[in-house]
Amino acid sequence: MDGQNRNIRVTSFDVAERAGVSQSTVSRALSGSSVITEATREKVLSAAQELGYFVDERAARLRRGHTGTLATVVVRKPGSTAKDVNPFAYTLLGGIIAAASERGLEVLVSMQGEVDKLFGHYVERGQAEGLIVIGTTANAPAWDFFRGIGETSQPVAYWGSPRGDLDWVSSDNIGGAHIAADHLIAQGCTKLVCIGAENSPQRQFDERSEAFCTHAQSLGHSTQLITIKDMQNRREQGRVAAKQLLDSGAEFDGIFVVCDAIAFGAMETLQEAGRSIPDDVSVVGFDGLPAGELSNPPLTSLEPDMDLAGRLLVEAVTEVHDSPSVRRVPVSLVKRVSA
Amino acid sequence: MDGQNRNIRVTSFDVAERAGVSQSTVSRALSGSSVITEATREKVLSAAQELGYFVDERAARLRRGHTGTLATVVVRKPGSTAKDVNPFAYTLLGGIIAAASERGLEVLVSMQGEVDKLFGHYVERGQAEGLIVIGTTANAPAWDFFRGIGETSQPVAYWGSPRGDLDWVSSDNIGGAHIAADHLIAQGCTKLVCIGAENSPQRQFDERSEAFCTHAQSLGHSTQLITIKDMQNRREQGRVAAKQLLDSGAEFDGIFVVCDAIAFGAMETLQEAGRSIPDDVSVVGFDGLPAGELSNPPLTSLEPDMDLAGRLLVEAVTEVHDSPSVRRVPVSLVKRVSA
DNA sequence: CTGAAAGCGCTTACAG
DNA sequence: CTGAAAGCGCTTACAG
Repeated sequence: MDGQNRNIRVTSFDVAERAGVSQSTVSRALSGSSVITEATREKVLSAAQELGYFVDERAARLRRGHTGTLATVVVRKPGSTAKDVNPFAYTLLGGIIAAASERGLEVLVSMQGEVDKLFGHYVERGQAEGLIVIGTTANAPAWDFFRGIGETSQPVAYWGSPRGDLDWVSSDNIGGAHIAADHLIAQGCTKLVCIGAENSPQRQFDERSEAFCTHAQSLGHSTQLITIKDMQNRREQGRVAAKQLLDSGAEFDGIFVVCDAIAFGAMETLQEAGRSIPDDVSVVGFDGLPAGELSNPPLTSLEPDMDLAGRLLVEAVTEVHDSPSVRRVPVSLVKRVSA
Repeated sequence: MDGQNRNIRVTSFDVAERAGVSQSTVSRALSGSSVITEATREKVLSAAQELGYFVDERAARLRRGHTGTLATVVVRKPGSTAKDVNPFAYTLLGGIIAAASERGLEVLVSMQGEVDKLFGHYVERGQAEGLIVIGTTANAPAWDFFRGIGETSQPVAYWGSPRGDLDWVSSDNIGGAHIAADHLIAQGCTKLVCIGAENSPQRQFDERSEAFCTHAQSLGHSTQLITIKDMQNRREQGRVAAKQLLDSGAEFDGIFVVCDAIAFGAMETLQEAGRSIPDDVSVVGFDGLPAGELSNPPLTSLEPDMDLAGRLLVEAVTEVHDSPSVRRVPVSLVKRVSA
């Protein structure tokens, strides 16, 4: 049967011939034009089905002048592989894809890390209506490149750029930090610690840290900030920070760690030093990684609504704005065992 | 500057005019045709750059007759959200994207679950050269749909279909199961158990189970199979299976669990019952999930090479074959604490 | 409501 | 080596 033959593309002309109408009519019938008679639409529909016809989107989009797709690039570290990319980024990607699909948009995904191979001109090439950039903050050159893209080619939306200057959408860091402080205090903790950052290239971490300390202090509690060291591995950052805290000799009974991956490392070191969690010290993380269910003990964390995050990102890139509007994704406490 | 204006698309004619050549020459120069003089190529290149010109891929691909892209659909359960999808699927997706990019292909990703909204005719619509289907086996209707797509529209490659009849590429289940048995035996285990499946809709699990038992027995060791019950949550399946094993009163000192997520649940129940891992019983999983680093204790597992998996999938869909050739992705032991 | 024609922005024979 | 022209498969004014 012709329609089944993969080598011969069936066109709208073939359908027109079979249905006994003009090619324009085929196009209108298939695109759902309201001007077409129901009878002729049915003729066309069944002819199309019999021939196994589908409209060629390259042609349709060229003619229409839009693409019906969104590009999203996941920035990764140079030389990294699929399993190195952060689960958070994957989940966010999933949220973006779901949200795009809700709006009838497709999504073109790339993972970029090598600095000499960065590409972002999807809009100019007629491949997408806009670009969403997410991924690791640990590749500054890549983010610089995409900052440049955003300046000449709109629309672009970002999540989690290193300096935070690009984030059109991000977690509600302040709200989350407040919840963390409130929760720790409600558990009876009085000597609070934040494992986080200050004046760091990681604006998100800065925000969480500052909001936590300010809020806890305003509630009359002492607070100490341990800043994470600059190193590749988040787990290791957590171990080092916990060791520093332990070595300082300071007393503490409640810790807010600005991200789950760091919290995992911190908990290890704390427990190795004989501190029991949550008996001696309560720990709250941030990001709500599913892996937190598995940690020892399971990690209480602040979880952003990832589906909403995807939706806001898609919206940011899909609706026209004069200036970037920062949107905050609400975060909720996932109570597990650590606090 | 005109080239910066986002509302007016700059075309190859504009570049031609600026460079003082014909539009055909622009096209040739930009597509790297070897027939073009170096001098005129440079003229064209700089004109293009000055105008901020990029070729419109819709037009180029329409004319060329190919798309330069691959579609991949991640099947998910109906009603599930971004964070519900298996980390394994995300990592595999990452491997596919990386491999496609290596070959100069882009990838269009969708996540599909709702049975009334399945779509797979990317090739017919001129959107892709081929389709890769991955994701959860827990959505049989979706897999049936994509099986149908594969029958009328080539090329399609699959990973992890429920019945296993569709898998062009999958883990080396047999090799992995052998490694698991050998490792457990090397740890001194003699009373072996497999938490797995037999004649199940999950062919991958069947393969692993059978290969494990056969191999262990051939080495002179007793072996017992606990089959997992049909339920939504893998962790829970593990808990139930471990409980059944415990209740059976049988002695055991080494367990191979056919997937990590099930192993996590099994370990919980085992430990709650007072069995120490790995002292009383060693446990080996399958999949090599990064979350296994966090479990209590960290899970020893068989990890497939996910980048190679992506590469094989891309290759399967990219090269022409007469019949589906099953490819096995090598698996290696990640030794952690549980065994 | 339907058809004939133009045109979206490219690539690629075909001449020269 | 370069240019003029055709054509990829659609959508959409423009007539009727």
